[in-house]
Amino acid sequence: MQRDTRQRRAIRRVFMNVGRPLAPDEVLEHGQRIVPSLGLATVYRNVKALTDDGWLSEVELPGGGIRYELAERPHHHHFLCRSCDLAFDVHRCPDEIEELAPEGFEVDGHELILFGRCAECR
Amino acid sequence: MQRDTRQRRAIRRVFMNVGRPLAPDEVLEHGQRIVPSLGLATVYRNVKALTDDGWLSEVELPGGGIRYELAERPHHHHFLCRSCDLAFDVHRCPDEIEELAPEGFEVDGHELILFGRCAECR
DNA sequence: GAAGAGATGAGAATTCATTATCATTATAGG
DNA sequence: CCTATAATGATAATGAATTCTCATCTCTTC
Repeated sequence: MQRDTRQRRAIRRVFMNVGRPLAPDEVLEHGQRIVPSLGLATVYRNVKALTDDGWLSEVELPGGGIRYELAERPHHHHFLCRSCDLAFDVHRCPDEIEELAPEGFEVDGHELILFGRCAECR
Repeated sequence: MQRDTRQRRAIRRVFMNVGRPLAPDEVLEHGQRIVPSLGLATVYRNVKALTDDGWLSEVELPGGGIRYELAERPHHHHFLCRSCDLAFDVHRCPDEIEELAPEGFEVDGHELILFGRCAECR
């Protein structure tokens, strides 16, 4: 059976509060403000479990590992700050995007990433 | 000084022939058809040198390492096949894309990736 | 509030891409 | 053709992200 631990609650809370894709080490950092003893292995275990449960989904952006965000959110894309390397959500999306593929290709999804400097870093 | 070796010529030819982004191991595989003794270290060295020269540019797509493509090509995007994991070029691009960022963010580039199955894999 | 079993935390182990090492080979220039 | 030296290739080393191990802890249930 699956237990409702302090650590897992903290990790869920982090994602609900932050509202942008997080890398495991970011989850650790934010999570330790709630449960200071939180360890990195626990973050990996729970992030994986929550992803398997469908509560989180994986986001792959340039610049290293996989990040995670709340699943079942409205369609959106991402902005990646070249300065602080944080990822932010972009809630608008051009709609004819999937028409752009070459002839004969079957498109089932797309990802759009904007690069630049976030409001904070400017 | 920089020498014009068989290996480097082979690697350049691979990129010119294939016309899509290649990961180092793909470069190795194609290059060995021209110079069978070609080694992986040489691929990494030359790909890096050609990138420093501005002849290649880096492409970061989901699913692992960096791929490379000919630099100085017209603006384009990529299609990533979920089945064979090859990357293809997409030559069309919606033009109002960079207007989508949140208020206060400064956009200096974008990447658009389509996912699906390529003509070959269907 | 005891006991059983899942979860945790710290660090070791693993994986995989990339880089460094170094003896050998091949190129450019004379 | 010769020489100096850049480049190569095989393999070891590195680095970073992720997973594993295991003793300990803490939920859950009775």
